[in-house]
Amino acid sequence: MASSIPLRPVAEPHCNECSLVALCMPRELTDAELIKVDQIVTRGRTLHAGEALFRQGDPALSIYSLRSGALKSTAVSDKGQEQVTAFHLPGEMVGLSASEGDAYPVTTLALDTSAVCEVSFARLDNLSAYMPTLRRHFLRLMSREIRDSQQMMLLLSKKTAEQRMATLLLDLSARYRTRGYSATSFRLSMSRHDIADYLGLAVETVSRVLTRFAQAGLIAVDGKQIDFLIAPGDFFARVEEEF
Amino acid sequence: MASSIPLRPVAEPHCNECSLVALCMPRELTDAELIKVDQIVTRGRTLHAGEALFRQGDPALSIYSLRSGALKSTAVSDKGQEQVTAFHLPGEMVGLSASEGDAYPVTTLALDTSAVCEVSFARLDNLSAYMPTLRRHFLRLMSREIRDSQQMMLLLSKKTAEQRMATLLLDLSARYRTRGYSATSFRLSMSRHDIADYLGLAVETVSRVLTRFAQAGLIAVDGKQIDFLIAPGDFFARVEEEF
DNA sequence: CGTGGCCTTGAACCTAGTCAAGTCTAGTGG
DNA sequence: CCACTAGACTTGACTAGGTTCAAGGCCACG
Repeated sequence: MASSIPLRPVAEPHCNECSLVALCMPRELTDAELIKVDQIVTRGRTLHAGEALFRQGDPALSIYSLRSGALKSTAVSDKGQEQVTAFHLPGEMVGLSASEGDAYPVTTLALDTSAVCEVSFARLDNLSAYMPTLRRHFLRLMSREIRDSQQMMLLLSKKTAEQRMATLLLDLSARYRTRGYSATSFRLSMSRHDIADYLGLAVETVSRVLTRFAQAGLIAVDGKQIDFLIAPGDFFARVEEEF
Repeated sequence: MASSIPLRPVAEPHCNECSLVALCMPRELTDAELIKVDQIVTRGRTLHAGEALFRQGDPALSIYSLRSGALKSTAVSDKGQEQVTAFHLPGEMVGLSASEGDAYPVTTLALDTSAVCEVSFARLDNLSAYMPTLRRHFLRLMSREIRDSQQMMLLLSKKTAEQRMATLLLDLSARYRTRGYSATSFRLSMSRHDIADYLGLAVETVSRVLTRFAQAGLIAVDGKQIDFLIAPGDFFARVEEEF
């Protein structure tokens, strides 16, 4: 199955040697600039599954770039209702929903053993003063995050359970692909419960939808292992016509 | 009714004389800095109700600050489903979900006759290089927008129709208050249809919920006119217990 | 093995959507 | 000034998709 060449993000201590730098930093950075960036990055924090990178309410002093593993961010309402706002894969920046010095508005937990790089807001801000490329990169990341949330709002308010699940599977598929992993065969790092809280469904519904997809011959499901049986490009159309 | 002193945003050509500057720009700016900011702002564009400030797909070269009136931003899915992503009131920045040069991901329309100030991305970026206050201000605005979207995701996936409507009314109430208008008596600038597309409900449901609120004596509804009959602070608790 | 958490499956229920009238309002033109 | 119309809004009856409740299966881990 996993037929492609996975990127190997670990054990490389510096940005200029890290295979994920193309994902987390702007490509336009010169070598000299990248060295400057590298100097404000703290490496090495490792999280075990279930451990928190930060918690809702903690003062936000840093953002993080995920090197390996997987994370989820969740916002909890006053009444204990939980909304998973994002799943994070290697190469993605985490913590952009916080402002420097304010409280993190979400809790971010490790779904697997994970390693992160830490970047202090203050040092990043200083550097961005004379590095326009860097400055614009982060604005771009933030605007993308706004866009993604808006797409999520559309999903939550208008799509059926099947369309939601299909959207998630295709999103993960595409993100694995850009990371050098298989787009058609992967393991979900999150539980059914996490998926439900992300898609705005009940756990039971998530389970049922996956079963229906499998019965329709679209995917094979074995616990957390997902295998596409048709091309991801055809997936959504098939879901639309069969459900 | 409208018992407070409305801010008067119009007819003041420069930022240092604009009563909304406290809302749209950081308070820490010095007079000298504010003059610099003023120089990159283009004033004067006026929109009539229904007119577009920009449309989904247009190249994004500017962001806008609303001076008067009201706007809505909507994202349309491939299948024509419409999600209202935000209502904008005077003093708010519009267009942050776009990255410089990319396409706007939403269409922003005037709900009323509206006036906006335009700020080019490029010039704002230049200025922010040597104005840390300004730079951080915009990062803060964007992170707030991410936070708001996440709250909206929670609303759309977990809250009942009554809770959604209550959240919107209280949100508008608070925003009118900070703008010097009454928090307990105001006119909705958007249609029931807009509200429905914002809250992820059917128009009929919006109508019914408002009727129920009125029957319960929480508010008086007369077309677009809303009057709170109880303190906004007690509103949500009352909604929770009665529905 | 046994236990607890995660997942699946079935059946009943319920909230909000859809469909269908009917009302109200604002704007138009005679 | 009033009649007419189109669109916005409201109300009622019915429907459906997804939740909730309940039970049982499947691992993984001690």
